Amino acid sequence: MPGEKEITIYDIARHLSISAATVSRGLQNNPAINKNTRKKILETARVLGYRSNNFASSLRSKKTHTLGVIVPRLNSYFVAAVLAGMEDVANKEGYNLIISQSLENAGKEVANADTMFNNRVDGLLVSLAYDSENIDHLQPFFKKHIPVVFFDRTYPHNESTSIIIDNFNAAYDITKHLLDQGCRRIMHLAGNMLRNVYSERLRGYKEALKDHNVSFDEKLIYTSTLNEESGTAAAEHILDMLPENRPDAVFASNDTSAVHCMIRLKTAGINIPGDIAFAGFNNDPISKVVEPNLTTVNYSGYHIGEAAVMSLINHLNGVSGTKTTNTIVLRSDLIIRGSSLKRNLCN
Amino acid sequence: MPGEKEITIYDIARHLSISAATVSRGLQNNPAINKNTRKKILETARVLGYRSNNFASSLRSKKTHTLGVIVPRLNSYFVAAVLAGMEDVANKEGYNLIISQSLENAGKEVANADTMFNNRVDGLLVSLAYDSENIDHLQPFFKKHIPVVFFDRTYPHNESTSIIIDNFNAAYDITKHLLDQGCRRIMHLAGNMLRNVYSERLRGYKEALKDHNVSFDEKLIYTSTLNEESGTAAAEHILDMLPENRPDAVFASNDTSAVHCMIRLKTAGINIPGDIAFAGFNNDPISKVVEPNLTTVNYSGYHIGEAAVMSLINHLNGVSGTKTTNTIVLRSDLIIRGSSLKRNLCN
DNA sequence: TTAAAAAATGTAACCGATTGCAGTTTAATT
DNA sequence: AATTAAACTGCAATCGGTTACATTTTTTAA
Repeated sequence: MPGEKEITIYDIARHLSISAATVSRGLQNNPAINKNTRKKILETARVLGYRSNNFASSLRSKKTHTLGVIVPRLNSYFVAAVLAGMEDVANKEGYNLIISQSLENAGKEVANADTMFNNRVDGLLVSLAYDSENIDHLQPFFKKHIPVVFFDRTYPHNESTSIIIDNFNAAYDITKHLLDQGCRRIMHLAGNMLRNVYSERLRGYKEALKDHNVSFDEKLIYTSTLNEESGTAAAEHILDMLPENRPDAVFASNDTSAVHCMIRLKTAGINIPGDIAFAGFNNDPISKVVEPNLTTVNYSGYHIGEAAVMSLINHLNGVSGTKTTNTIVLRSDLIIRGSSLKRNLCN
Repeated sequence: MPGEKEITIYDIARHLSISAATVSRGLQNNPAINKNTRKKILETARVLGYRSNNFASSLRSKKTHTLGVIVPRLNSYFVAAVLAGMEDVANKEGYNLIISQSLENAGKEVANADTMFNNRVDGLLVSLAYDSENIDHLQPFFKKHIPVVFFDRTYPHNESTSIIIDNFNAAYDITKHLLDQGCRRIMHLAGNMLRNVYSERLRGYKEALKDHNVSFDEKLIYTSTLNEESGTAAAEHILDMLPENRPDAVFASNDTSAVHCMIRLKTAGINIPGDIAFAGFNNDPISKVVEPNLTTVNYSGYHIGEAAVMSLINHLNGVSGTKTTNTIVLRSDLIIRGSSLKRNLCN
């Protein structure tokens, strides 16, 4: 009934008439072991079907070779790409990933962090929930010097590395693009200012306006959670405005809200980009489905994931320099599509 | 420099002048322990900040309280919902999840299964990759009697439970709906017949045709991987047909291919649903973005995830009846939207 | 009051790998 | 050939819970 017994290093040791200590060292590529002995150990391990017992190993070495990942949600192309990048690097380096989603909820994020802590992950990778006010829930990690890497949605912290894109410049560029199209009343669909990604995008937007001598109008900022409903609500808000007060462009902090705002406005007979030009952020698949296609900012989740895990593992291995690296900024590109082209409609 | 020392059951034992065995039993709610003693143990554990060491526990008890999950990909609303459901139940029952994506690649799925096996998960939850030909890679689990639950993309196996929806009937209904709209040449965008979900959908499609005396035409089956490119390619295929041979409806096995097929056809000036009606499967967010909105089949990933983990844990706990339960079928609904309404365009 | 049964707690051997330190071989040096 | 250094290998304690079995305490029954 029970499967065959598990093979341990003791079995290998017995087979070769050597000590378990030597087997253990041989398996970890310890340089103290004779090349020939190691070869025999590996061969015997293979033949016997040995597989290492992580628990025994973790118990003794106090290293779990497991990294925790907390993401706002999984159902996003960006996040899935990040995780793919993380998994590739982690696998290559012999680490495992425990993934959990906060569902954009600060409370759940706290619970997730607890779980990760109790599972004694060697390091933590976090992209903060929409409304997390602080990182008190990460204190246990900091106290025990368990490294934490933030990606995309970061939080200022001296001892942690952040992997981000230049949200300020990306927003600046996309706003500039709208200005170049002749737009002067650009509404911005903003997110929670607690999140760097949203505050930076707002900052880039403002700066671009300033540099083009367009005065900033508080009334053109619409703050929300940036989900489908918020996008629709933003559209209703626009429709409630007097026609002469309406924006001639909308720059949304993500594609979801942009797309659903567009859809509602189109239903109301508003022409896009004729009446109102649109731009989003993220290059989600829906941006290529909505009509007209949405101008947006593209950036590689895969590379962010790779960079995050690489940085974390380097830190764990004590690679010099990683303790001082505080921020890694990756590239992003403006993708111009029909939703923002007022000038060259032929494009 | 190092964080405070970890509290162990021995510390608790010392504090209360009792044995570690009693503490261990008290923490696991062992009925042999006096209620009062247990209360003291729990209180002391709380005060001292004790956290159980999973490794010591797993090493000795040979249970990891970890479930492995292999999904085709994470960037799907359906999968994310499944995982949310799984996480909720797992957390509630004191289990952890290790999640990995096969990226629809059989080879990666094998590697993922290996990792799960080496991590000694207590049970495995699998939704097969697009092109996995068999489940040889799960043999190690079967041999060791580690329970495996398939969800959505299943594989016939005596000792495993499957959580699915009734793909046959859902496809039957959606095809019937198209027939009711007056369509007679319904093209089907099919997936790999190795996957139950796709073969069942094809079967439902065929059965509906038969019941309505519409002869089946092999030429109206277009098999692909059902991704964006495949959808576009399917559209090209249709455009290459003589106008009189073209279908008057398309039923795609997923929304992604349906949407991108629609988009390409629209570009070519084909009217939807006027010239060609459309239906998809999954109720992905894009189905509500494309114009006209896509008729599709909705089903709850969350409930599938819940049911899958519940079934697995019941099995692990040896709850009677679970060993004989082989299949759990959950509800799905047809969602009718503009893409298929030839008759009542006013709706 | 005492024997027997039930309840509660303790003892100690595990689980399987890791590692500081000591011991043994082998190679290099004089 | 003797001495010393370098290269290997082994011993045994350790990580922190778990659990079969033994022992003690309490309760119940006679």
